[in-house]
Amino acid sequence: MTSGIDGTKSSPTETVAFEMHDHAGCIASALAAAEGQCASDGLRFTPVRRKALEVLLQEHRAIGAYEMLDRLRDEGFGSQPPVAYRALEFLVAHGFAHKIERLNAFIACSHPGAVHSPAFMICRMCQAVAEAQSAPSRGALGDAARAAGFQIERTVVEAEGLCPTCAEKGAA
Amino acid sequence: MTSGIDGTKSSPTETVAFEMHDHAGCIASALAAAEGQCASDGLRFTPVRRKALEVLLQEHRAIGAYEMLDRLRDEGFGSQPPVAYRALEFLVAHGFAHKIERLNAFIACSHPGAVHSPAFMICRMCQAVAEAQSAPSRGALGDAARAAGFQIERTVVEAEGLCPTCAEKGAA
DNA sequence: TGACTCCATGTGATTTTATAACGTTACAGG
DNA sequence: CCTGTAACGTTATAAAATCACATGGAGTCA
Repeated sequence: MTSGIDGTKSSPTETVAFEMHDHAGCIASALAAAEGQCASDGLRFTPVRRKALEVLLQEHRAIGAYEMLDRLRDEGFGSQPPVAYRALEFLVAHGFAHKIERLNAFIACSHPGAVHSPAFMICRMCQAVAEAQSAPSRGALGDAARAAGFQIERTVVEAEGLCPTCAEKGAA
Repeated sequence: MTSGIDGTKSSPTETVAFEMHDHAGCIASALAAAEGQCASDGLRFTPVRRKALEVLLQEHRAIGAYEMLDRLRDEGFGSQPPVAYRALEFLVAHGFAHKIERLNAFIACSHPGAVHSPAFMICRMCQAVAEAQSAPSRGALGDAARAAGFQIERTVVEAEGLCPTCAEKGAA
């Protein structure tokens, strides 16, 4: 992962995409935001959970549960699968992370705090994942749901393809 | 599965949803259509593949690979996982079935033949799955992709919620 | 017909992903 | 302080998916 290391760029509010940004800053602020939200909501932002979120924030790609487990073990936490799954479950349940169903993997939320139904763009070459917004209730799916009388509670929207960088490299 | 057994209802072209329809008819015609398409495309619609599609068509819900394997074994086919996975892979590759990522399961295509990017409505109570159309290139996701320079090749769109029937039963 | 090739099938073994079950510890509230 | 609950850790197991390799049938073509 060769992302920008110096913290020179200022916050790109609409970033979302496959571009560089203030990485150290986004990690720190995301952790702080999570801590704050947990405090207000009476949730326990325990060391494992914090570390798990930190690991996710360090990369802009999806992390499998077992990769997460490795990282957590390295940090001195438990070494069995439930350790990772429980931390990830907490993060997902409270909107700090999302599960990418297509990859059976997890990624930090890019819009923490805000209620949103996320959509993802997954690069099949470099594995980068970018989060965007989806509007499930609008559009074809929403129409179909209304027509059928289906009550949408949650949506999974994932696009697979080529990120700008990989598209340039190989046309294939 | 207590679906309508008599073939009295005529073909509801726009069905898609959580409603009864001519089940025997839709199975027969879907099998015939698949057979035809395979013939034109030089594909081999072998017994396992045919049976797998038949199993999927018999239910309007997603079938896991191992459940499929059980069915195939009962019919005298091989009994190891690759048997099911290969048949399903073939069906998905050629548009006769889709994979529901959220469920790690498979369902027969409701719009065979037509090129389409499917969207699904999954009932969390009764497990029924209905297929609708999505318009990935239009809408918020398409905008985000264009803005980011991301080339969409394939989309996963799955809505989870309550089908009309289950919504009536329990408000929860 | 025989040899060759391609693809599909079948099997055993293994990897990857996820959950069940249970005891122990930390902690907030009365 | 006691108590109930939530979080943690571990063992074990389930569920989902793939690897690797041998067999066998449907074509082709000499």
